Amino acid sequence: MSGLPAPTAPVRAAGPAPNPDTINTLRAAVLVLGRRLRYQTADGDISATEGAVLGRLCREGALTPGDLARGEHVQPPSMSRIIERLEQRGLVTRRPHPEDRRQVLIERTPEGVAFAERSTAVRTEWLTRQFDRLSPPDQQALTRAADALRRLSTLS
Amino acid sequence: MSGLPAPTAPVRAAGPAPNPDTINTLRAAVLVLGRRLRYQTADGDISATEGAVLGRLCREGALTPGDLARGEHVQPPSMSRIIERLEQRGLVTRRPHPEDRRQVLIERTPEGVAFAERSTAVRTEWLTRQFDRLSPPDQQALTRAADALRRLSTLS
DNA sequence: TATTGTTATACTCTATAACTATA
DNA sequence: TATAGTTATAGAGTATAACAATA
Repeated sequence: MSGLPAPTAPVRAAGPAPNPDTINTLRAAVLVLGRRLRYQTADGDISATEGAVLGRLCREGALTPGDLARGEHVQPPSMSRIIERLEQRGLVTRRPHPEDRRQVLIERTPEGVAFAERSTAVRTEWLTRQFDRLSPPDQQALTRAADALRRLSTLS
Repeated sequence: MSGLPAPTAPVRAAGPAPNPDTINTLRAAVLVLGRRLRYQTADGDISATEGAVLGRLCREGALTPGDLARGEHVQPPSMSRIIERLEQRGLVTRRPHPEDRRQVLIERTPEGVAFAERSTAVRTEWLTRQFDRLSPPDQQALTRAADALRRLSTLS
């Protein structure tokens, strides 16, 4: 009657099982908030993922397309297009990898640094306003969980 | 040199300003995790947003397209298409609104309930596995922040 | 043969604008 | 005139498959 496979039994390590309600609340909230963050863009701004890549290059220095794809959890062809668009706007440049001629190093330009600062400020503003409207306990809970959420998002 | 407007000064209520690093960590994590959740689908499954709509109909009963669009923070035409696809698969039905003939009530079918249960289980499984790999303090921080994140995602 | 990256292609999600029907 | 919903259209984001270059 439908093509969806039955769920398999999850392989679990020791420890109490996380509450499924917690997991589903997290999932639903991340989906909605992610969509809102992705579509909340100012005129002339780059996309959310482009911004994330540019920000990473500003923080971490030159990286290869493969590094960036793994860091942002997108497929290599997607990263190729992101880099292409950033390059067309003069926000990043490429240079050959010194040791492996298959690879390329992507680097932010000075314009890229300036752009990233303004873009991040604009994007942060909206979320900050939302955050401000939460109760103090909610704000505190989120402040304490931010790094955990980042680690959750980047697990292989 | 670029089309991005300068950020305006945020209008803030009382209280300490949230740490911009916290906000940006949250933003980056939600974007990456949202993308991964959206693209992590099993064969024959519905999309993440379709699943969220179906789940809401299962929890809350019959709702209008407008209610659903506001609840999931998508535009009305987007919700129209989501409903259309769910209807084509026999997971929801429509019936006239008893008091206002402009409106429509969308309702889950029995097949929709069964499908939602399996789909949610499959989607929850992946996130549960990831969650399990976090340290206990990280798990605790996220458990305590889940409802706050939901409220953050649904603020008008 | 394996790895890195790109090109070609296609699909999904979502948005905005314009329209219809009802209030 | 305002509201609820749909249709038409378009664009952005991402994926998979196939290819080229290098290790």
